[in-house]
Parts: sequence; C-alpha cells; structure tokens
Amino acid sequence: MKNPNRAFKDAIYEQFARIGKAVSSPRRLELLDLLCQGPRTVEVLAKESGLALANTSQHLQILRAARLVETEKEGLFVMYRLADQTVCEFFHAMQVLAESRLAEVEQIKRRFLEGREGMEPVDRDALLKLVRDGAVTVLDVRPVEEYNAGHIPGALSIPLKELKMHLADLPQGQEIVAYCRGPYCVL
Amino acid sequence: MKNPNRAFKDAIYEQFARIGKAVSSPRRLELLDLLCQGPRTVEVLAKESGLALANTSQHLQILRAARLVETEKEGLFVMYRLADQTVCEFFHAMQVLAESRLAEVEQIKRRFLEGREGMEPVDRDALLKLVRDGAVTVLDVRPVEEYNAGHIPGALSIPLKELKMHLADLPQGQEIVAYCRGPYCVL
DNA sequence: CTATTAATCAATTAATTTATTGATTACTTG
DNA sequence: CAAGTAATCAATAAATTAATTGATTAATAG
Repeated sequence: MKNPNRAFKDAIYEQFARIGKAVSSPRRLELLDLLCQGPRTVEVLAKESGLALANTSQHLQILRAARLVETEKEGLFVMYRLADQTVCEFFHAMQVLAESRLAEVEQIKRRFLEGREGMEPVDRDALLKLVRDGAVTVLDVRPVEEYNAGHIPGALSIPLKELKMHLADLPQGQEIVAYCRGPYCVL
Repeated sequence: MKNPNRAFKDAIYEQFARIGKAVSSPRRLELLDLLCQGPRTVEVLAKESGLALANTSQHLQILRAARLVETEKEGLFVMYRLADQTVCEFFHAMQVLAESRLAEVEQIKRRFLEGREGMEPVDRDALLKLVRDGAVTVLDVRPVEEYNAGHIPGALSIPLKELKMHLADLPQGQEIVAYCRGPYCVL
C-alpha cells in the first residue's frame, strides 16, 4: 500500500515537472513569449531572441519534448507554433504570478521605464492631442476583437499579423506609436 | 535602442524563470501539492513526501525564495504555507496542462488504477447501495461549498481541515471511503 | 544550565543543464 | 546532380542543481 503509491506519485510528479522544466529557463520563456505572438521559423526566433541558431533549435526541441509547441516543415523552413492556446494562457498565468509575488519584477519595470529618456511613456492626454493634430499615427496592434472592445480614439487597428501588409499604407515621415497590452511589448 | 531592451528582457525573463525553476523539480511539486492541502511543518512534509529532512528543508527554501510559500515559526516548529491561493491555482493549471498535453500522464494513471487489486475504484452504483445498507461511510473531504454544489447521496461533508476534530464522531469498525476531486487524492 | 528536538547550514559528490563549435542532414533551385 | 540554405545533431566545456552527511542554531522543558 505504500510502495505502489510512491511509484505512482514519483511517476506523476515527474510528468508534471516536464512542464516546469520547460519553463524554467529564461531563454525558453522568451521563445515561448514570441510563439504566443504567432508561429515563427527557427531562424526568426533566433534573431528575435538574440540566441545562436543551434542553441535556439535545442531550446525549441525541449519545448517540443514537453509538448508545449509543435512543428511543421514548410519547404526549407521549420515552422514552430504553440501546441495549444492554453499554453499561452499558462505562460500568462505564470507572468501574473511572478508580477504579484516577486517585487523584483516591479522594480525592473520601473527602472526600465525611467531609463527611457526621450521616449517617455507618453501620457494619455498628451497623446490624444497629438493624434487630433495629426502629428502622430497610433497603431493598435492587438487582435481586432480587443480593439473593438475599446481603444484610443483615432487609433488604427492593425493586428501584428497584418502589420507587414499595411506598412506601405502608413503616413510617411511622421511619428508612429504602436500600442498593445502592457509594458512588455517593446516591438 | 537594442542594448537596453535586451538587458530589460533578460532581467524580466529571468524573474519569470524563478517561478519556473521552483516548479521544475518533481520533489518540489509534491511539496507544493501537499501545501495546497494546508499548512505543514518541515517534519510532516518530509514524512509525507518520503524525502530526507535536510533535503526537504532545502527544497522548501527554494520554494520560499520564489515567494511561492511562506513560513512562520510556531514554537519549536516552522510552519510552511502557500503564500497565496493563486499559487495553488497555478499549480492546478499546470496539472491540467500536463494532463491535456502529455499522453504519458493518462497512461500512468491507467496503469496505476489497474494495479490496485482488491481496491477497485468502487463504481458509483455499487457505492450507493453500500451506503444505503450502512455498510460503509462516505466522507466528502472537499470544502463545504463544493459539497453543497453536488455530492454523493448519504455522504458526510467533512473538509480536510476539520477531519481531525471529527475523527471521534465516525462510526467505528466499518469501511470508510473518502472522496474528493480526482484520482490524485490518495489519502 | 543541560538535554532534547526541529530546522537550517555547510561541504561534498553525482547528475543535469547550458552554450558553443563544427559536422551533418534535408530540402530547394538551377 | 551540384550548390546553397535551414535546421538538427554530436561532442565538449562550463555552470547549475540535487541528494547526502555531519555540524550548528534556536526554542523548550526539566
């Protein structure tokens, strides 16, 4: 009665830990974050995360071994994507937990925002005025549903996925402010 | 524009990874699971998890460093508890993710249930009959709210926290079936 | 003050994880 | 089929983590 239970528990917690191990490396978390924004090739992920190609590939394989991501070969490229939307939700829950429990997260965010001189986090009213004057263009890069649920007056809705296609349409030679959900989206 | 962002990202993902690292060890997950059921001393946690005392203490300190648990000294004992109910919810989300993504979890559960001879997972109708006959007592050890939301007819509601107090009230010398949420609660 | 008990600390060893390098595989194109 | 490119593999060195052991600290009771 004691031994078999132990074997069962060991086995089951070991499985749970596979998920934990997958999300225990800052590099892999960054890759996961990128994949939450949409599918990517290994090369793109490597470039966006600043990791070496081979290293990126290895981290991605670890994520795949934990079944958090899936791959599909597309010609010469291998496309990585989240296995499931719930993976993104889990990652988000982890962020929220980190923010609520770890004071360090707040500190880092604050220090970063302070450090951005000449790029001060445009306050809302100032931004509205600039938009009315046509001095800047505001892009809302969140999915359309979120845009419909509420957005800054005058902002254009251009989900990230379609950004490339619309680049040509944007007014030239003026400031562009992209906005999304939080302070993490430093595009 | 590139360097400061990188430093920020590195710092922030490193913080997120603290949570991930905390839940990347099967042993710590078992400890967390126990703590989800209620506060415990180091000694009790060591006994329940089958780990050596010093080892348990060290794992608990890692969980504490990630702010997932808190301690309070009570006389000669140190009481560990979850820092927050959301920690338990996060742990649960992780289990759900593991179950939905990792086929291995299903396999292990199935194999374990098959292995329990003479302790077959009492089917519902058989259990109902036994209760009517008064042959067994069924305890519902979930929180009262869940009990009210629906339970096996004839079951007594005794949340885990109050179990000790009620032990004396229970009918002696007959089978007792405790039931809770899922197949993990092997009390 | 001494003995006892719970918990932590410190040091060691074994095991695992990470990043890097260079080679190899697999697909596409000419 | 030969060349070029994306990705993976394989091997290594460096760093981190895990479990064990024995010593130490802190609270309590006699």
